Amino acid sequence: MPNIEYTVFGSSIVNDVRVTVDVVAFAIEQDSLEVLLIKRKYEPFRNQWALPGGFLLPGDGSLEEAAARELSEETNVSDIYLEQLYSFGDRDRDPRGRTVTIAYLALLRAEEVELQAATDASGVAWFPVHSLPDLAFDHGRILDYAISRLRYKIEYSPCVFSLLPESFTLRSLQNAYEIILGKQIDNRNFRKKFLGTGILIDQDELTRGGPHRPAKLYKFSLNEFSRLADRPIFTF
Amino acid sequence: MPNIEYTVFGSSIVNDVRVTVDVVAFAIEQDSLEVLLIKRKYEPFRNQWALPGGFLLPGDGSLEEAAARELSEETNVSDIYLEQLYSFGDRDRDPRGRTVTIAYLALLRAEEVELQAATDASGVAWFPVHSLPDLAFDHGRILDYAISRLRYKIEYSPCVFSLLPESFTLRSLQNAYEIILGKQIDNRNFRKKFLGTGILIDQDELTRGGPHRPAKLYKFSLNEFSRLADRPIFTF
DNA sequence: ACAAAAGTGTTGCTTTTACACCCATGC
DNA sequence: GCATGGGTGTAAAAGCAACACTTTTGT
Repeated sequence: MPNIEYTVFGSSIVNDVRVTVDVVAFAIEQDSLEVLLIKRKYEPFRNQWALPGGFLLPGDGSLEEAAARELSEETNVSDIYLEQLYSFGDRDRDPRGRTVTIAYLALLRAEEVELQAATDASGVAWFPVHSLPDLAFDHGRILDYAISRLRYKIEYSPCVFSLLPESFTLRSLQNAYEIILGKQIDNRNFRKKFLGTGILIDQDELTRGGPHRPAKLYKFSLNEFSRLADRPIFTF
Repeated sequence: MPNIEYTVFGSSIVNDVRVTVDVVAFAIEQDSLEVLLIKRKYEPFRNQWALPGGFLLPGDGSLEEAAARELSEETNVSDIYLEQLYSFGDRDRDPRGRTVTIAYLALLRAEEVELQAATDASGVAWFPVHSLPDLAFDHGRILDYAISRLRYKIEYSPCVFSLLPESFTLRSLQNAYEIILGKQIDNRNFRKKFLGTGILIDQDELTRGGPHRPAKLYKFSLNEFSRLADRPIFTF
């Protein structure tokens, strides 16, 4: 571990701080909210599951770029929803020495993601957030924070559409809300409210296949969303 | 500027990242929202105004502790409202080399603060947010972010009470909202709503002095606040 | 015909908004 | 007595919550 002295403003300061980014990547699969974890190949916490992440590199133009890079090392996705969450820098959070991490929230469409373990990982997998292994470092805390942020954002931002395919049924949209908020929602009120906003565009297309009535498919309109007021509009 | 190579996970990584904390400290004075700035004594941006801040030090147990320390170097205050805002780490934000800063929001009671320039500053002062000098680094952007966060938080958290004296009148509370949100609020609705929540405790005491009817003094009850629902309750 | 999920309206209640005048004090 | 800011109520509108049955399809 490096421990370098250099001079700033005339006083000697020990620079033993490193900066990482970690990514909490969520997707909805079947009936649960899932998070992407990697199995660590190296110490510390070798063989434990952890959030994907790594050091900020000179090539990263921004923190967000670093987070996108880390995520793309474990998946085939790019151009995804990515939002800075919070920074964690407690003195003892990394046994190797002082490490500040900037945590990001990523939202993926499950069906578009292919996993591929990066060089520092012996595995990558989705885990349902309600049945998780012990995580390395303070990643458990970071994940808890991410979940509460997601619950919060879903009520006043259109982030949920980043978890769904481009075309979706009203029921799958409602499922996403129910999974994330962890509660049942009245379907009549849900539909009324969403259809009332005008941000769903009817695709004039139906699902087929089930032994039941087909469902209409909708698309999200960012355009219509942006003309809504900025107060919570998706509270149920 | 140091530029150190060391080995992590078998690959050589250039560690030229430094970590700072910057603090956007607000207070309400007369009829404006004011922010605390320091005048830089050293390059870069010598003699320009900037947010108070500085390097994360080994003695700082946490990022928040570092922010509190930086703020206490310019003021006499401690034990204040302090909340992490956002981290900024674009490659070129500091001409000396890569520097990630974790920005904090602080809320102070104007009348309790005494200013004292720290060693790295040739001046400290309050500036109304609507009449600011050019700021060093990307501090203008950080400040904008802080203002929008404050506007946002004031609607569903009791943070406004950190800007007011312990005892305050309903009018001074309303002023705080009007200053921060930048709009007039109907005073009957404002009072009804706030008194209805039960989080204001009547002190059975009146202001005196003005050539007008005296006003009742109230105190904030954290206890009552915590039993309210978690939806926005201070929207006007 | 039946199982399974899609789709649909109404009512009471709560919350929000809009709006104008009287009250207590110092000078 | 007048100037100054403190303090009060009501009605219309909008939004929210609770509630159960019909429709369409595949088998």
